[in-house]
Amino acid sequence: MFDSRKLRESYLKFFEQKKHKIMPSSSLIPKDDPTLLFTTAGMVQFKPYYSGAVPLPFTRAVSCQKCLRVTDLERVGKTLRHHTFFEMLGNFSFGDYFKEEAIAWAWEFVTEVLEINVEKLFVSIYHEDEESFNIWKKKIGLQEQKIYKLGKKDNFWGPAGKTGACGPSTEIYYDLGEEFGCGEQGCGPGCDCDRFLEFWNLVFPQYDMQEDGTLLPLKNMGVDTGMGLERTLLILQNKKSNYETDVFYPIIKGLEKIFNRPYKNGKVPFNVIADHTRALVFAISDGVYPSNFGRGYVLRKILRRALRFAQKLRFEEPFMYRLVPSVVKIFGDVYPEVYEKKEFSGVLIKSEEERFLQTLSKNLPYLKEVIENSRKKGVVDGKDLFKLYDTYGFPVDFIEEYAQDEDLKLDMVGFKKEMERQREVSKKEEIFVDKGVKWEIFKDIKTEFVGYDFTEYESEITRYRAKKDGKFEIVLDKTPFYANAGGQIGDKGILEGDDFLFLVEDTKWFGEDIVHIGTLKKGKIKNIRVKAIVDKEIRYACQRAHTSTHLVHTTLREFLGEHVRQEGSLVEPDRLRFDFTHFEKLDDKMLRKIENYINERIRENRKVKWRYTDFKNAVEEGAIAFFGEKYGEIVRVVEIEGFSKELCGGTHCKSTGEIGVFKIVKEEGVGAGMRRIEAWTGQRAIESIQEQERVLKEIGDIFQTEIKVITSKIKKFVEEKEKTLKEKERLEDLIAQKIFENIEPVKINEFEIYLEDFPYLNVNILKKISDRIFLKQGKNRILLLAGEEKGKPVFFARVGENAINLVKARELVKEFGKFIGGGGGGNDEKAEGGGGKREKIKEGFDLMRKKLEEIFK
RNA sequence: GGGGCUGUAGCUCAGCGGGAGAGCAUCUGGUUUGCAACCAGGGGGUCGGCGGUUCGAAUCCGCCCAGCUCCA
Repeated sequence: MFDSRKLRESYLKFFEQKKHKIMPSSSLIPKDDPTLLFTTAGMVQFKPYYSGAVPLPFTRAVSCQKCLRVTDLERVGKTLRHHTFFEMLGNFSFGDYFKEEAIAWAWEFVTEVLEINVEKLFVSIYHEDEESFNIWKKKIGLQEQKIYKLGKKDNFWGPAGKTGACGPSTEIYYDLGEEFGCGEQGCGPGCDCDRFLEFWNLVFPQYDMQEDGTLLPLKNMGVDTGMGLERTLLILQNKKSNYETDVFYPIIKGLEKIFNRPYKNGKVPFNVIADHTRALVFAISDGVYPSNFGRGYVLRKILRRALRFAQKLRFEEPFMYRLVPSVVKIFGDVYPEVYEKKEFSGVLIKSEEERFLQTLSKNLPYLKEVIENSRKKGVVDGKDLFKLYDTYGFPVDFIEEYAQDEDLKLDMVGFKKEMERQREVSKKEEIFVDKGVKWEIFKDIKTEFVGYDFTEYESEITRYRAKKDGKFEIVLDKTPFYANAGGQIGDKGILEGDDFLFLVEDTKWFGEDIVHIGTLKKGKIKNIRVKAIVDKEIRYACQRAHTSTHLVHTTLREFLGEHVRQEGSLVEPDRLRFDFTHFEKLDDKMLRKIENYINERIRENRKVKWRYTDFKNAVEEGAIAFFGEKYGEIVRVVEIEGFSKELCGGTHCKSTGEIGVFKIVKEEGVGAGMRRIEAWTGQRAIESIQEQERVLKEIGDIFQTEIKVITSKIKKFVEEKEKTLKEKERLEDLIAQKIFENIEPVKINEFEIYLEDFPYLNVNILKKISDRIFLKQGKNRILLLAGEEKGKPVFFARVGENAINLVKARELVKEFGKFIGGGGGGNDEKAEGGGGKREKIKEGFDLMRKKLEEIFK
């Protein structure tokens, strides 16, 4: 019987015999294509071979490609054939063989190698593709009624991404039998139901789609096929769904144990979780980590969807990480990265699971509140719904199920409106681009960058334009100025000529040209020769920082592990920021270790060399290349002798000794699974050390002690301060007690009125006094005490419960405050205030006394 | 990069213009010694940071930092 290993092997071998080069699966992260989030098909790694963008290393290839798609996420698990992660077997022709061979070989492999029953096979073609029709009918000898002509949607393939190769296709189906069908009339290949399983798609790229949608003839017409590994296994292993084949079942088995529940009593959650676990493990193995944006965000969505299905089974603790070993068992030998990253995958998935469950349980009260408030209307308002989703992270279908239990409906129209609004707001904030006016072109030639060897160069101005802000952009035929790229900021400097001076403030790439942006100081911009002079101090400072990032990268990988990858960097004069993948905080000890290690490499004064080579060679030598970075055929390798090799276009020191000093100043998290180190080099590093020394010395001066013993001195100082505060508290209590014992009220009928000024007491003591006065027999008492705080009068009033109907504390304070020129407020029982003039207090008290006598008479 | 929510004792949080609180944990004393033991008492806080408004800010406003979340 065919298991997954045997199927992969026979496929690759079959086409190897037909002169195909076996290519290993490329990463799930497309290397050269920013328009693609993930590798979604087998042809992704071969895209440039069709357009003719690069010379062809071979004209036939075969591969088993891992793929990730999220376009049909909501269907995954509910059908027997949709997946996020799947494997695609494919054979490819780049300007070599075409439809005839492709169809014949496919048929040969299906019927003779796999020995699938011809009776059950059907095919479809693009309705205008007569060529394929004739091949199927005449060459293969297939009955005409088994060849279905379908439209653009089914049998014409657009490019992966927005541009590139596309063309008609022909597909091979397997009839699983009536029990899988929808039973409707007209059910056949191409129907949405499960009966006719499309398992092999032969695409014939003939056209090259341009950005505006027009179709040009493709330079290398060819063949791009994709045989779904999971679907083919279903047929070969005679199973009811993909999930029961050997690339899924061990995971399902593992889940049965974890949930303590058989698969057959409700398969959907099992399917969803098994599928999503595979996707997570593979994506993590290729360097994608759950986060708030881009690929990481997709991963987060996938994981949460899986957890939601687990919650339907009332399972509410992290468990997916326990399935990692099953995935490794299925794929570990075929995909070594899955085996190598197995611990890391487990740790990452677990922490992401914990994070989500925590968010859910923490925000559940908000959800309950909204549900409660919606009960009257019977509908959860779109705005509320959006808030739950947007702010508290509840997936909409999670809310839906919750609402269903309460017989509530969701206002999806309102929700979508809110969503649209958020999208618009986000888009509006996109960077404003100064398009400037038209270019004045003297000579239409590309810029040559000579800055790796020179910092000064005789050049010619080839074009320029004025910007709206009065600045200019100038392009030279050759320039030593480094343009902002790879995190390193653009050079500054001057362009100098006869009666001409231009101050270069920034240098940027504009397409394939390097533009010098800055201010014209002298002369007019014409087609003249100028001397381009880079500000060497700034350049060298940048180089110190840039060479340091290479030291950091390799050092982190040595100390923390191979999972560390650079995710971005910023290189400024003597300052660098380095983002990398790692799942926990680096403690101070580790940071010091890294710092020391790098400074050792600096003192060794290792040579920094660079050279050009082709991409393949560089990678084989072990040079570090970044994911998702666009590399041409020819790449530049920067090597720190005996220490690191990295693909890099930046400018560097000649040897590490130039860096001088390397000092880490900050380490922080920038998202799940990502951290950032900020470090300073050269003079700036020294200044940071001097600055710290200066601060320490200043502290030493304040505490009048040596720096060596400063911590114990400060500790003692803090202790003493606390002791003093407690002593103060105790004394205030005592003062309050003494005053309480001596204070005498004015009696009016049964009421007792306390009016007293203590110009040396703060409001806290006034309150303590009042507490004692009101502790017993306070019902008939009214109090207004004044004190002083921060040079301003303060006062506090309190009214006993028997008097509260006649006079309110708040009114007392307001009136008194107003009289002395301050303010105040509070409630009926207690109130306080402050400000105004001390000398008016006595008069104020007299007024209040009169008022109270009036009231209580 | 933009929007929303959150930041208070070691932990979980309440308070949301006028004296910094509760439960758990911890310490002391007592009572107990069988499944989260009990009783009494104590310690523990620049209420994330910096500004502003106010007589008065944990509380209102602005900026910054951190965590969560959605969008790009």
